[in-house]
Amino acid sequence: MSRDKLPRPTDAELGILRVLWERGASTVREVHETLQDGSGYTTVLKTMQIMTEKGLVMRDESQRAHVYTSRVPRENTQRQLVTDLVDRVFGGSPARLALQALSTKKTSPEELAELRQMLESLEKEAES
Amino acid sequence: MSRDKLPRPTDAELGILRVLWERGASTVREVHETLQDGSGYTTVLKTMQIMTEKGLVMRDESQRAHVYTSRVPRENTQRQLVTDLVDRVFGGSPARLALQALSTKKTSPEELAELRQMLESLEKEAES
DNA sequence: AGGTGTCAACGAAGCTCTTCGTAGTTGATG
DNA sequence: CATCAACTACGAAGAGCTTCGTTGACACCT
Repeated sequence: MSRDKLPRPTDAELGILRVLWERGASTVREVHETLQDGSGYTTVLKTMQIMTEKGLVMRDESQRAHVYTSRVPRENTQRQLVTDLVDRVFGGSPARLALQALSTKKTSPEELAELRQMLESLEKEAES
Repeated sequence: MSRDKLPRPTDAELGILRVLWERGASTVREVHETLQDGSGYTTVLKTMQIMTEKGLVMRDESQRAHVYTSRVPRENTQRQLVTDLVDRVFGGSPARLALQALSTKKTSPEELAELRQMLESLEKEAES
């Protein structure tokens, strides 16, 4: 029920979602100021209105300046985009994507530790 | 020179590129038959014509049925899409993406071994 | 020569995304 | 109350993507 498959967010929508994830509930003005791309105020407004229709964000209209909140958790969207990419260009193999990702840039020691932990738990799982 | 930044391939374009990567040089008919989506022949043709204009593919017109070849190596496109995703939704951290990817599905022992190797070489690098 | 099947080319239509101008509303201020 | 600033709502335009119908070229077969 109500587990409607949301379509992939567009680029502009992702930019706005990122702001909402970062700042939490925000007005259009706040989002617009945070995004330092060249887009105009009404452009951001319009996009956020459309996102409301799509169900990507929620709007609280009790204040004069409506307050928007993301309805899609960051993690979910990340997962959605990752599995999408895995299916479309990595032949369904998440590990291939992971290898590609790691080969691009540098990774902090903390992240390396996390990766090692992840890897070891996967290895343990594979033994059964 | 000539390192023109190609735009991100669209979904339909990616589908076609996948076929060309897999099969190598192919005619429109072959691509169309391989793609088992519902799209019509002329649709595929048109898209491949546009891809030619964009420089995504090359066309050999010496035969009646033109033969198309990808001009963008699979690896490059994968790298492009991965760094794009990392920047747009993982705050520039490839490791975050890798973790997300690995947490989604299962990974074969061979891939686990590759990952371990990758990880160890990264760890070694980090010590300097 | 006529008919048939395969092919590229073209153009148009429909759709989505993005952009922004304009208008109307509301609240605060002098 | 008139004005000004901040805000939403609306509509339309422009671009890119996807789709496909139609046309014309060409080759092969009878």
